[in-house]
Amino acid sequence: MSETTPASGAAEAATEPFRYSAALAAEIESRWQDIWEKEGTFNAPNPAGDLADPAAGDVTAKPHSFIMDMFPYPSGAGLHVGHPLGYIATDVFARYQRMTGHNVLHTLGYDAFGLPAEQYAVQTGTHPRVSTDANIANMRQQLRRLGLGHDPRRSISTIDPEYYRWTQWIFLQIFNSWYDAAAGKARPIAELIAQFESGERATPDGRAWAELSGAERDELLGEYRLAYAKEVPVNWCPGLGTVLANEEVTADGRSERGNFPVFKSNLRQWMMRITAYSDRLIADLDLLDWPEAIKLQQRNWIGRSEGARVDFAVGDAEKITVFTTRPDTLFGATYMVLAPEHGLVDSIVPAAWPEGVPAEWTGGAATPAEAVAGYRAAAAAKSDVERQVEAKVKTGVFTGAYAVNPVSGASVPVFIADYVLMGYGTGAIMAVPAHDHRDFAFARAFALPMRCVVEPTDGRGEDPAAWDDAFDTYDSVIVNSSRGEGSSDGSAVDGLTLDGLSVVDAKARVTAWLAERGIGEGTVNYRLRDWLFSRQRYWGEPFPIVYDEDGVMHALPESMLPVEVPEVDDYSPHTYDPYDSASSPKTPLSRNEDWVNVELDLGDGVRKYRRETNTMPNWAGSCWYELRYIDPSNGSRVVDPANERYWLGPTENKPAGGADLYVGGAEHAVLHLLYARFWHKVLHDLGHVSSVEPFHKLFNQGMITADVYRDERGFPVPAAEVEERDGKYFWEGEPVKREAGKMGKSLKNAIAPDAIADEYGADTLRLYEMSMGPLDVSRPWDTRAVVGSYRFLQRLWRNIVSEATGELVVTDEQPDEATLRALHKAIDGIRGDMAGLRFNTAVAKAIELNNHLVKRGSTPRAVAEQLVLMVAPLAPHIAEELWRRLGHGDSLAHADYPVADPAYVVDEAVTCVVQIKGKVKARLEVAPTISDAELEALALADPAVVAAIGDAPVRKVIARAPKLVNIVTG
RNA sequence: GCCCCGAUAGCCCAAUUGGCAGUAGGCAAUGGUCUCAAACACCAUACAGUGUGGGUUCGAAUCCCACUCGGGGCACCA
Repeated sequence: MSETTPASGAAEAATEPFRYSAALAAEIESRWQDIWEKEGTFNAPNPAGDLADPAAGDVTAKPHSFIMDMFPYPSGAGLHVGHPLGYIATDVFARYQRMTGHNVLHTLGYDAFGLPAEQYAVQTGTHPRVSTDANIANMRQQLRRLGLGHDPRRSISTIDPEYYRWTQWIFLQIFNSWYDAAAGKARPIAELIAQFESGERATPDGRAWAELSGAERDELLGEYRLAYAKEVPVNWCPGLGTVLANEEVTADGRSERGNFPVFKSNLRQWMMRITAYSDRLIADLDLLDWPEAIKLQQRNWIGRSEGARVDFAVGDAEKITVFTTRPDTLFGATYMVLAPEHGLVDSIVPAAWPEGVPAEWTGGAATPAEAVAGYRAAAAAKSDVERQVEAKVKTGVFTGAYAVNPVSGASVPVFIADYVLMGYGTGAIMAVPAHDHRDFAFARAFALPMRCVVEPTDGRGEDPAAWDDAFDTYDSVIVNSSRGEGSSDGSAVDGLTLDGLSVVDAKARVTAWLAERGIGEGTVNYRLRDWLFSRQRYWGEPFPIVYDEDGVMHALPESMLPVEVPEVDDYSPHTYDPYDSASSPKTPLSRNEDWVNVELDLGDGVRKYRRETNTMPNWAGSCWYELRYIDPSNGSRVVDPANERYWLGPTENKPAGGADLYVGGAEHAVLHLLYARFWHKVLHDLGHVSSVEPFHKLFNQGMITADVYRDERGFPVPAAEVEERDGKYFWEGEPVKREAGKMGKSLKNAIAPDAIADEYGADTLRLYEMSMGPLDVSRPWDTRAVVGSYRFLQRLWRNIVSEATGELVVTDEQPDEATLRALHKAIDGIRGDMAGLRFNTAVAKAIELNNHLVKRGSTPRAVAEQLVLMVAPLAPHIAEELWRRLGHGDSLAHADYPVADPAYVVDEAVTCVVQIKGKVKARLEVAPTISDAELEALALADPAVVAAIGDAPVRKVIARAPKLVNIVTG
């Protein structure tokens, strides 16, 4: 039987034994991957250290190009075709850069600590180290098949103790620093201690430094250190069993990973003083070549707002300080609100309600103290989720106290309400209901007075009682805002007039007035909070911190690094019922008593210590990996300064320094990218790196989406098994609905790169992914369309190699003029596209040239060689193979990229269109160098044009040489 | 609610700074060549007037305004 029905593949092989088939592609690809690996083709020499290459000469004379992909987690699920999109793009660019004379550093490491790795390990019941190592090996294998030109010597992993010793070392640098606001930079903490010791800087209570106990010094220095442990309100997530950073909590109060509820809880945790860098993190964005959308997100996240602090007196002794961005509306402040947990509440609450208090202000309580306690209890019991849901309804309660508006002198009631947050500004506001939507809603709910102080420009009138909502435009003038003997320049004693001033001018006037009297000042506030840096996990970097028997904190010396992740019996996290807000975190590392309790000599003899049992968040390892790529095996320094300067140092084109290209998804806009910039700046301040920023050019690649098919219940069904009939879709006979979605396991529509490589080869996959569309937009995967890229490679192969004999079929003839023009136009265009990361159009131009050769019927060797070199970054395996068959002994990885001859880039003649009133009436073949005047004369003389104009007078002629003439007739 | 980004053939996408919308490219479609037949491959053909409505201009996919739809970010931040 088998003799009569040969497999189709065998039949094909018999007729076309040297056709570029999947089998041939597989053979070529694995052979070249082995050669690249063996010869170290993509190893990038360093200027100094053990990766310097004396044979490479002076590398600093060569332009550098440091190209990075965002650090991947080694997922246990394996890759789908969406994952390598960015890796292929950076590889294409890196190969192009290599062929244009750059020393290219491109590698890929693994971010292997953290929740995903740990959860996978817990699920599969294997130790995280074992499963993570296996996942890394699997991912390396999958990526190797794609032919990525990485320097394997630099492929670091965050879980390697030789890597995380430097993560811990950087932590110690940050811990041992403080931010000197006067100098505008971080300085070693020792210099601050010296100031306290000498008395140059006073301690808070005036005692001498020597008189403070160890714990007191700890506490004082904790107010300055850039990394500090403190009891603060944090995001506690019982479902994950850990605390989370603000950036890891979604707007509706759930964990970004796992979608568990998050509760506010007061816990002692490690924090990073990223807020000290708020201004620099905003200002230096201007130096970066990043997408505007990402810069905007960072600016919004940091949330700088300029305004003023204003004191309101309460009774004789107390005062409430508020932050406002609208001091110009101070005359309109008719009540105040404190956050429920504000520290001043207890001291201003009177014993009894003042006379005439409306019933709805008291919450039904007999005394102010009772009302406050009741409201606080109710607010504390609410989860963030509930607060969000109820946000539209304003709640609060009167404290019984009145404050004095410092400009109008009015007595204003003081409330507590949960719409004022303790964590922002001063935790207290002046409420201007006429000009703030939130205050307006609250005032309506509690029947509070309103005063219009900004003239409405929409005709609503100046009586807020008639309004539906606040009027909050900046673009108007101030009214009803005068006190005392207000003169127009505001100089009269105690007099103040804002009337008639613009908002901007009024802000300046009132701020100056307040400052003169010492009851206010201009100030800046930020939305950004300090970064919560500790987690209650097993699979993370331990802190290099111990506590002595008095509870005093000690940083371990460098010589004791790394502090290795200890073995424990149970590495799973302590998780709780997701809604158990009363639970509290427990650290897995505390289970190993032998590890926790140690005897160390930290300079004053061997003593007993307890280790810190929190671990660092998974962001820690990715905050500085660009530095280690540069000098991966340096045992004595985090990175050799000579190497850092060469690869990252500031240059004319990148004023802040940083990697030349960083490609990754937009989802890291405020997490990783903000943290990494912060660490880099600290290291810069302390003199460890010359660059100010880690990543100069950022590029966000789009997502590869895929069709998702859902059954009637809305559950995804396996996309591969769906059938299409008459534009409708069926799975197992049942109708299903199609929609666009992310590619992934959970939506049952993942396609593995290996499957595509099996069917067509890796070069086809690379080419297809690059030609799907612009790199920065998301687009749907279409398996049926992959064959188009495959056909192109087959045609390219056939233009150079005989499918029947495997012999070269290129000719030694001189290329004709038309072919030369096609070639040089392609070179010119593709070079521009490569440099601009427009790989989709680069592919199109290569196909166009190849199609020209197909039509021509034969391929001159000179054209074949240039075409192969041009295609090499996109489809490197087939290009290397053709290059070798064309008679070249060396890899083309470092060959020179073709350069266009300008003489052939322009056409000999171009078609000029002649329009009459915008309608095309004639075409002229003209030289590209023709002048406007010549062209105009030529056009007006053209018989078709003359006929079209007829008797109509020519009013105007617009000539745009060499492509267009437009004649306007009257 | 506020702020960003986008919309071009059946589909994915081009269009050098306002200048012929596709001899940019690909998929799918239709017809043909090859084949006993099919697959592969090859050759050829057709297909939109740029989301909607205004405006600026000699001329708009491109610039401006409004709206619709889709994607993303923020969300009681004073």
